[in-house]
Amino acid sequence: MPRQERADAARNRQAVLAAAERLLTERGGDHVSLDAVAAEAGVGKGTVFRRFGSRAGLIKELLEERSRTLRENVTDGPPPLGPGAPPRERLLAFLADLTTIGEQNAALLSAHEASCGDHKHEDPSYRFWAQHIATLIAAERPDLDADFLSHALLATFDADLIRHMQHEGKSFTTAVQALAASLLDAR
Amino acid sequence: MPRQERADAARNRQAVLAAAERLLTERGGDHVSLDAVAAEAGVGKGTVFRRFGSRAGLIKELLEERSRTLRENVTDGPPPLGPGAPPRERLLAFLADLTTIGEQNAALLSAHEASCGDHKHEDPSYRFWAQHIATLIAAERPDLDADFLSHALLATFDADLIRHMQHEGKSFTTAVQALAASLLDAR
Amino acid sequence: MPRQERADAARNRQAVLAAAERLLTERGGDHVSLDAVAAEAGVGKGTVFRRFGSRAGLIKELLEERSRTLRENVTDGPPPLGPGAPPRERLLAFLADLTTIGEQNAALLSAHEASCGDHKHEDPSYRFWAQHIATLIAAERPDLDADFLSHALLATFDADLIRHMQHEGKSFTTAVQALAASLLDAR
Amino acid sequence: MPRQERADAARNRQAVLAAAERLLTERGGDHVSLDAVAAEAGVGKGTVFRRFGSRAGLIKELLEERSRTLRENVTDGPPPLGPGAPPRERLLAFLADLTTIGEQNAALLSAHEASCGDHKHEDPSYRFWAQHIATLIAAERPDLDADFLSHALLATFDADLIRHMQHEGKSFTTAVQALAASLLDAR
DNA sequence: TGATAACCGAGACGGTACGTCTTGTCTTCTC
DNA sequence: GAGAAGACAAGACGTACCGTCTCGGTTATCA
Repeated sequence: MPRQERADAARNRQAVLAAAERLLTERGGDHVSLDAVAAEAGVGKGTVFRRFGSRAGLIKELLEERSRTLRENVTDGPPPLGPGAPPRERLLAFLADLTTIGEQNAALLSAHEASCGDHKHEDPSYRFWAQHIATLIAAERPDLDADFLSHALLATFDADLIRHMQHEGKSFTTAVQALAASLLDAR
Repeated sequence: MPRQERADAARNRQAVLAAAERLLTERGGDHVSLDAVAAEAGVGKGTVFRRFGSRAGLIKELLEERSRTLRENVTDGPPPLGPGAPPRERLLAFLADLTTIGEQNAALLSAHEASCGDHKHEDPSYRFWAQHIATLIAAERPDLDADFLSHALLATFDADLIRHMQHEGKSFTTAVQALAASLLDAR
Repeated sequence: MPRQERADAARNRQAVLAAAERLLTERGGDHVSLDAVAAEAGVGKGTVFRRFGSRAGLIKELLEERSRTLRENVTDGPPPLGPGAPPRERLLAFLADLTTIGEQNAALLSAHEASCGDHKHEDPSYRFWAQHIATLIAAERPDLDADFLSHALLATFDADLIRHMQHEGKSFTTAVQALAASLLDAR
Repeated sequence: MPRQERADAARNRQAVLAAAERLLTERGGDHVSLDAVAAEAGVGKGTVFRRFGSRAGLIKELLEERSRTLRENVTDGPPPLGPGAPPRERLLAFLADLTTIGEQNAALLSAHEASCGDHKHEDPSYRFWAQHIATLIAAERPDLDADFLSHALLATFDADLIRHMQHEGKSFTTAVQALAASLLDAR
């Protein structure tokens, strides 16, 4: 039986995540060293690396924390997010939530892009979202390339683009919904 | 009178660009230091920075070299790329060419993403493409959010996604064309 | 009354000593962290530190374990090691035994040097050996600087030197004996 | 032709060496990080590592700087250090100078021992001294184990021992000379 | 052709961050 | 409640890279 996480370990884990988010938000996706995160969290640098392995691991975990609820709702929750609703409604509801998360965490997204380099597709979290979207698209429109479109939709979750929309006073959520609706409704 | 580029300077410029491309292609978008580029080109590191200013500048120039012809054709060339053709045809023709460039230069794209960080929108080259796409979409479908859609379309030019498509044996060009067509034809 | 060592504590103590020796021998005096020792012994790291205080303490204890018999023989044993024999014979007999221990524990010696840093002289074990040698030299040759010579003799107990001799197929024991004899017999 | 050392490089080299010695002397052989050396010298950490490779490299170079003059005198200088004098005189003169260097640089010696670990014998500088001593001993006393004795003599160059002698108000130089003389004169 | 000014190669430099490692302490969990 | 397990703080180490800068030596233009 894998011994459960110790109390202090859990506390530190939270402290590091909170510190990382604080700094990333304040100083922008880049310009935040892990030394600084460790110092801000009041833990040693070794602790950060032991727990998260690398910069990428830390940021990935931050994003997963943000989206864990959505992920659970998508798997087990009630419609329209969870199973049961028609694919079209599920997809739009899902995108509404995911874009909201994106809008609220642009800095994290930006850091994630920078740290992942060229390995987005190997990230289990990314794979889950893409798979979910593709499945829903395929269910609604078997004639489309659901796989490509799922990646294309996720590609719009770009920190730059989100900030651009916010700067223009437009809703990223609305825009993505309209895009998805267009695709599903295309002749 | 701004003295024109010296012969050896031009030679070096080409050598650096060629070396950079060679290494980026061989070793993947990342994992290529400018030291290595300079060495491969047989020039001093200072020369690289004097000419291109920074890693981002070098890669940007590589991409612009690749797309210069397309850019000229879009501005001054004959239809359907250039002015004169209906917006729908111009857009599809343009995307066909741009995706082809993307497919042939995935490594460069990937390096570009990594080096630009969060400043994509300030890149004149990017702005030109986005502006061009937005104008054409707006001309064809004034009811859509042409600005957002132009960025969404360009967001699909992702090295990861392109490689994923190639790996699956699917045509990135075709997929993007279908996506664009869907948008323009949406009810 | 100091409660006597518990059975499991004694078992752990032995396990740690055995593990430390195994690793030191395998991987060389350095390159062995106390984490590794603890893991090899199948105990927690805290246990190592509680028992031995520090890296230096652990290694010191290992060496003392190796030389305990010699120490007892020197103090209470029969001649020529113990009291009773002429100083010259006692010294040569003592060096014969000590060099043999050194030859068989070069890895430990090397670790000891590294961990003691600049505090060799404060180590009670070292002081005992040095004192013993100095006393014997002084008894035999009051005209010499017994104090210095005792340290000089012990300085030859260097892991590097021992390995060098073994590599050359020469006997460290013999060499040290010859050196000591030269000193005692010098005109 | 190997391009010669640049002016600023030479300046920095000196600055680093001077800073290292200052700190080592002040704070003792250990307790000096390379970060601190770099800061004290007013150069970047990268500079220290580029030039000296490692902690050991830096300290080795410091010692070599101290003994370069002696080394040159031994090779090319006038008797009694250089060639020409009888081996006995050469050895004693050499040891007189080397012990003096040792006495004046105990802190460096101590740092050297700590950083070299178990690789003393691979250090070209050490090999040179040992070879020189062994050659002289062999010339004077072919019946002795010159190789072992050279290492034994060098083993007395121990920071601890030197400090012990100084503390006792005894001359390390004199003691080593007496030891060497004993060996050469032994019956 | 010779001078001279721009240019170049080579690479050292400051600086920053990363990820690894180690020691000795300290907290938690377990028996 | 004692003792084991192992997470923790602290921070040095060595590596990698970037972008700047310096230094002579070359090149190419001008006199």
